[in-house]
Amino acid sequence: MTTFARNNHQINNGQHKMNQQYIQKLKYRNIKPTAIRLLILKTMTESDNALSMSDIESKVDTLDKSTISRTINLFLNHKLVHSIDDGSGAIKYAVCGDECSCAIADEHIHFSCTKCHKTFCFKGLHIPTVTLPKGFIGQQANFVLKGICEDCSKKTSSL
Amino acid sequence: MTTFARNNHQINNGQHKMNQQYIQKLKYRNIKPTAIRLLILKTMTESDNALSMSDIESKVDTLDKSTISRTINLFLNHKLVHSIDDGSGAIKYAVCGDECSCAIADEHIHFSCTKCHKTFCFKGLHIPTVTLPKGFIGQQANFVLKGICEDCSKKTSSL
DNA sequence: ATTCATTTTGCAACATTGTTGCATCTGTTT
DNA sequence: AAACAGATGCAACAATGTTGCAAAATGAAT
Repeated sequence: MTTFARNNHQINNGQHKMNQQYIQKLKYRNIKPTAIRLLILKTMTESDNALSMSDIESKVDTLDKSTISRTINLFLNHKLVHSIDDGSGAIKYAVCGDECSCAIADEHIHFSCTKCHKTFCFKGLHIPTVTLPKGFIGQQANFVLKGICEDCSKKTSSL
Repeated sequence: MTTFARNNHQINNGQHKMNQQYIQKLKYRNIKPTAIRLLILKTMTESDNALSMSDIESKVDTLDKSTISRTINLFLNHKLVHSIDDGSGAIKYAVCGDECSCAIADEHIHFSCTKCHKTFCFKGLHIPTVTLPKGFIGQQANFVLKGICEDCSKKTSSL
């Protein structure tokens, strides 16, 4: 028995248990779990780095970019994913932890590699607390370090 | 006696002494001081917040956007200005201090107001030092706090 | 000043990213 | 099945920024 969505975005029984976690994650954020949303969430979860909309478009090339755009925005509004502006011109997105409510206290530092152009979440590294000038009220933070990532520094040093 | 550039980007003698500082600043960064470059540098210097290319286009509406684009990129390459990605979709630019070489140690925190959408340099607030995971090499940083700026928090609290 | 080579600027066309209107499809409820 | 709300795809659009090319400006040499 197989479930089909338009354009054959299928989810078969063999993967059913694996998808269960994604269904739960969507439900937890009050998002109706459609086949396409599961596919996008799965794609993002399985990537070791943050993905732009066009990254997702490449990885799941049956999907229209407008669908991806609307899905990502839905995920953002429901705080299922967070966005990272790494200066590449394309905003990247990564899945939030279950506890995340996207306040500064929840946020972490991101790292953008200038060689491979991948952007990573450093979930262990929280945004440092900053004392703002009087009158300014901080609500969110985008802290992106740029440099050479682990993989690329290995490749460079072995030359 | 008056100097003319195309489209009447004029610099008259009355402003000569004021422009002298901008000419110096351009020369210091090895940029040939043309009338248009002075105009753009002056516009950016006189603004209390960072400007996007289209902000500059509005403020100096005789200039073509391609000229602004090339000028900003020239300024960036010569480290006369730095860029700030505040997530608005348009990158913003602000003039560097004379000592700045745009390394992490020189960089400061930026603040982007979610009400008026202005982005400010907090030149006194340096980027906090972060211990990166092994293998990662930090070279540059973009740390933007978002929230309510001084002016907007006054307006809000008086309601 | 005139000429010449180089650089700068403007225009138009383009690339990229992302969004929106609208029609169609899907799934659910009656 | 009929009707409805919501999800998706297509195409057209908007915004940002870049590039090729020609015209204009600049600076140097005559």
